[in-house]
Amino acid sequence: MLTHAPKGTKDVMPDQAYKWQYIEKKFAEICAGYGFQEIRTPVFEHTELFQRGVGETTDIVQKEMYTFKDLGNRSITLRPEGTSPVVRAYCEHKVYAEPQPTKLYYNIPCFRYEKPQSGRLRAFHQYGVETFGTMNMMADAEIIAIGYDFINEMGITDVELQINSVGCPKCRPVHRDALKAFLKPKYNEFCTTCQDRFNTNPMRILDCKSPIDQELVKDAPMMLDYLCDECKEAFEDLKKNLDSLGIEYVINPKIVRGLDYYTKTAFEFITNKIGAQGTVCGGGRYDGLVEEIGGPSTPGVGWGMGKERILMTMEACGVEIPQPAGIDAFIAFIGDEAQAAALKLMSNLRRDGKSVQMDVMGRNIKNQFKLADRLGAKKTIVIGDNELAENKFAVKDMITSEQVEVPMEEIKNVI
RNA sequence: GUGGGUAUAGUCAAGAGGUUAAGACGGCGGGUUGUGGCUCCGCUAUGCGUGGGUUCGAAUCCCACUAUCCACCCCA
Repeated sequence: MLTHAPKGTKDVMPDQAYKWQYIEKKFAEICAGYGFQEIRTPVFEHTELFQRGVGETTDIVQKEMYTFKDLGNRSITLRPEGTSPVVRAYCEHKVYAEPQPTKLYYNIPCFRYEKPQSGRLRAFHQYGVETFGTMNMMADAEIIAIGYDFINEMGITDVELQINSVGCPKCRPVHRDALKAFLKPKYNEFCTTCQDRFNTNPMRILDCKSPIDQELVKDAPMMLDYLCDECKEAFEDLKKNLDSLGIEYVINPKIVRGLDYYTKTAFEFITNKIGAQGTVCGGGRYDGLVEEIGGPSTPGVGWGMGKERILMTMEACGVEIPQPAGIDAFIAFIGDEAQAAALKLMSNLRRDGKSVQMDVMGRNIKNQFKLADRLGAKKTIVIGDNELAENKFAVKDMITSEQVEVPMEEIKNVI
């Protein structure tokens, strides 16, 4: 137990960490190009933030939160998602008083108490972007575009962008009533999970994997047919903007978002290469959320993207992430006097910004070379009695195997 | 929460009741005393997830537990 990470968590070891560094760097670069600025919020928040933000009825709030009382008897929750905390910070720091829109990105760990499976962890990591302050569908298109560009930049080729509109508080209830009226006569024919869904989230029934249920809902009323004029126009604008950007998409009228705060635009980037949890990036518009959290009525749009899932998809696509380069030089030494000289040389070279290593295991010269090879050393410097006596170093080029003697004071010119 | 699969060295992996648990990779060392990547040799699990049970005898059969993987649900 002591030597096991908790269920649903994973260590990112050095042989993987360089991949994380790679995508993190790329993501930050793309965000900079798009004018999104980084925001960092705490790992935990007041529980109520998520109850209000994500929604009391959602699975996340009802059964997946890491919630505990702190020593001051406050109810604290490890963040299960990134948007609510950003909205909280946006309100707290009165960012709405600054020129809009506000464009933010983040790179965070999130926590949800779920049963782990492929592409799903209890402690996972996600990128997110959010744009506040504009109803213009250019913002939605830009949000989608930044995800699209990042996914492409990562070399991922088989992801499909699906878009939908989930309507707004004006038109969604109309559709919901129509849908329930349509489904009610068939209630007993649905699978048991769909019977539950009938009460909690009837739109999900449209997406049920059971072929029987699929048949039952074939002619069900679709949200897209019930959009009010404003939502309909917004959806048309979104499609137009995506077309202008040359972003391919398919309309999937069954896309539902699991968090209560979404309005109008909903979208997912989906792959089938990493198992059942194929949503690599998902998001949408949330025009009521800022107000719900206690700020002034302010529209917003954004997405979250699972870093583990991105990495898995890259792997599945055979993307090769450049490995860290080898070291500039390895210093091999023979004897105590040489050790002192080697130590000093290594220190000097390191201060010059070179990556240099030497053996600390007492290996003989042969195995020091072996180590140098494994470390990917470009050059190996040899120091022994001969070199000490003649005031020079032997320097071997590990690629060409050529060895030359270099006066000690000139060593910096060849490394 | 429900269902299914799997658990043998650092890693991959043979083994399917019977003397000292294959092999490969990796690691460490060596091939005459100061030179790697190739090759050759040696070493590297008193123990087969944990706890019970069956048996003269179990890594191999049975039970429980735990871990892990996958799927449902849901989501990133």
